[in-house]
Amino acid sequence: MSNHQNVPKATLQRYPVYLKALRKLQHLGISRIMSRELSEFVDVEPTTIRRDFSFLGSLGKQGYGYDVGSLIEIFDAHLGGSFQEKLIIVGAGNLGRALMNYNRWNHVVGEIACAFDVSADKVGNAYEIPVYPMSQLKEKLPEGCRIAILSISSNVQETVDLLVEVGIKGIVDFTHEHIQVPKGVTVKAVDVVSMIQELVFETNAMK
Amino acid sequence: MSNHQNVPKATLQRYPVYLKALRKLQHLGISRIMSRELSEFVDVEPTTIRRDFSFLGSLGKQGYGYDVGSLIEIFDAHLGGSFQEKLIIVGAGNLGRALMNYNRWNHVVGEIACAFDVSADKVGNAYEIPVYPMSQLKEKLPEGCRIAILSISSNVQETVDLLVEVGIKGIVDFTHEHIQVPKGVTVKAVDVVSMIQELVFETNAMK
DNA sequence: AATCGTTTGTGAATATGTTATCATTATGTC
DNA sequence: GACATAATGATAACATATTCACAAACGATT
Repeated sequence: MSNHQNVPKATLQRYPVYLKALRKLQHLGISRIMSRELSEFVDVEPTTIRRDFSFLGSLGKQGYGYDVGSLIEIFDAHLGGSFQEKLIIVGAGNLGRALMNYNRWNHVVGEIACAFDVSADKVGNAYEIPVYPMSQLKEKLPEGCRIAILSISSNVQETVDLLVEVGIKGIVDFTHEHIQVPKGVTVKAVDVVSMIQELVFETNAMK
Repeated sequence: MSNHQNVPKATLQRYPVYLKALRKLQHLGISRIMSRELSEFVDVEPTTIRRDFSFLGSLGKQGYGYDVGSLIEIFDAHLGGSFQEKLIIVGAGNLGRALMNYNRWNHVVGEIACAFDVSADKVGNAYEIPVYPMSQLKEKLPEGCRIAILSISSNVQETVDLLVEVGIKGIVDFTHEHIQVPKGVTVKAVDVVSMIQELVFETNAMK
């Protein structure tokens, strides 16, 4: 149990999907579920679901299924619901502010501690989150902060290097550019354009 | 060439990454590249790159490498750069408006034709893009529109069903909820929280 | 024009990820 | 309390994806 090292990438990508689906089920008043039922819900084969779950321990009971509540707790624990991550937003433009306004963060995956921006007129407070000038990154970076959300549109690589320098280990990348990081730092690109490109390709294939 | 049907999923997910990297290279004035060089740039093995490329034809020259400009053209063509996709945004709240303000759309992957929202006060124009009431979805949907960007926060599944009904084939999903679609419709979830959850999991594994 | 060095593109080998099968073990019933 | 039922979890078969290894092809050089 909890040897995260060897959880397949593909499995890892499904964990948040399971968690969301389980939340929906709980909301619907369902407290017990079998892999076969869950399968139709998330469109993943029952066997795959069971294998995915098994990496985190023996979560189910034979002849019974899984307890929705327990599953949510376990996934929450592993995916950061319980340990309060301190997140920072880098770039307080349109998108950055939209993200700050998402008041869904607390108790889901941590909280946005503060934001940074180069232009002086963005500095101050936005949606109750302090916005500091980029130059104060080192001083204002919250203790133990590992994850940054990147919502800038210029000087991208430069800023990334800066973030790496102060110890950021994971970047959620909203820029449209290609960025490079050293080993040990993970980038998750959130690019609408890329998503649409994939959709276009697939949709064409079907036609 | 161009039998999209059998391009592996994993490969497809890398295409937008290559395209972005190639654009960066072109910007840096590099007009010729070898798979080995590109490899360090995108952190994908040279052989994998060559195989990925080969699905689209024989794009390179032995003993020489690839021409950056030609590659960009080819990827553009396959990923929707040339055929003008008509996109719609469903939900004109904070996030929807941030997306509309991204004036990067034109000639990258198509254009945002219009947006829809349930609340009357959002209807009108935002950043030069018309916003129609949700009730007029059927009438105002652009001819041939296949892809919708979903940036709503309530009545999610209901809205998805509606979109499927009018013929949408691909959804870029910004909601935090779990949604279900029939076969033939593809959903790409863009969920910051999920991304962070994956990062937390991986970052913990490394520690 | 022939040779050399280099890099692509692909068939074969390996590794990774998914699905089928089944023994095991729990629940619920008589 | 023993038995039938049913769903998990693990092992084995399969499928997909990555990497190796090398022949074919191009540019550069003599």
